Amino acid sequence: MAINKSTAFPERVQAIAKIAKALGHPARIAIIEVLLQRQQCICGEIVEVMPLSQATVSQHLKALKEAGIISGEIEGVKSCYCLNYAYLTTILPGFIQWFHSLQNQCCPGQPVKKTIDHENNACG
Amino acid sequence: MAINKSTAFPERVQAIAKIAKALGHPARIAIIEVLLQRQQCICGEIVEVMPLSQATVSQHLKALKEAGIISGEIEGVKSCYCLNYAYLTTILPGFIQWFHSLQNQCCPGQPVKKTIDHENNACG
DNA sequence: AAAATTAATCGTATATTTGCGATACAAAAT
DNA sequence: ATTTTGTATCGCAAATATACGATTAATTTT
Repeated sequence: MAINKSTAFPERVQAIAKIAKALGHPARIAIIEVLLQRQQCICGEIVEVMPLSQATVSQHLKALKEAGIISGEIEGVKSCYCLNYAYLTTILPGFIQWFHSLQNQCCPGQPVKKTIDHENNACG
Repeated sequence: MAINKSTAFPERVQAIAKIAKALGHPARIAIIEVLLQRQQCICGEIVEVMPLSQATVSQHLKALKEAGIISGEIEGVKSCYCLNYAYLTTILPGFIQWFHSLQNQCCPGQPVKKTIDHENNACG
């Protein structure tokens, strides 16, 4: 990659992609679900239920934190994480709305000949 | 990376992460938005409005296609793409619901001492 | 004071993603 | 039949992401 072209897109588009990217790994989805269930959780508890090493989990936590999705506080030797509700409430509505707009239309009838290689076709 | 641990997570979690990952780049969000506006679109038209080369756009189209989000048909020399409505309607409701569950709770009051390095804190 | 606990970070290996020019291939136009 | 057009794919380079063991630093516990 000569140079990163991500910033060549509108901020709004970048913002959506950024959230999606942060959620683009099963470990991070799993971490979020643990926090949903338990409200808050110390790092070690998350590591326990995860098929990954402490170092790797810590990395995923950092990624979620940098995306603003979770927040963490140090409590003595331990670190307590939780969902960053304040931030989530500001971005989720727009994010969800974008998905609703996806649900509400696509390809009516159109002329078709061959199908392109891969799977998943059938327009309309 | 010694080995890929993604498959060590539940299918449901993997499914969410897979969709998110496919949406995790501004170019792919932009492509989807073009298809939303125009209903269908030949590859060349997409390339025109994108700050990327034809080869790169083609790659992103392939990624979206493999994720099932769009579908493409060859029409003569051209390739016509559109949103894969059939697939989207099967996965989006669950995906959207997952986000709603995120919106509806997080960290009540909790004891807190120091804040961890990065930005984005403030629990509760 | 020493040992144990917890979690962030470093260093490293490997895999994947991103980006592009060049090429290949099919269909359309000449 | 040849040239042009449109796009998928190849090959490559560079950047990022994933994963982990080892280390570090801070705090408790002993």
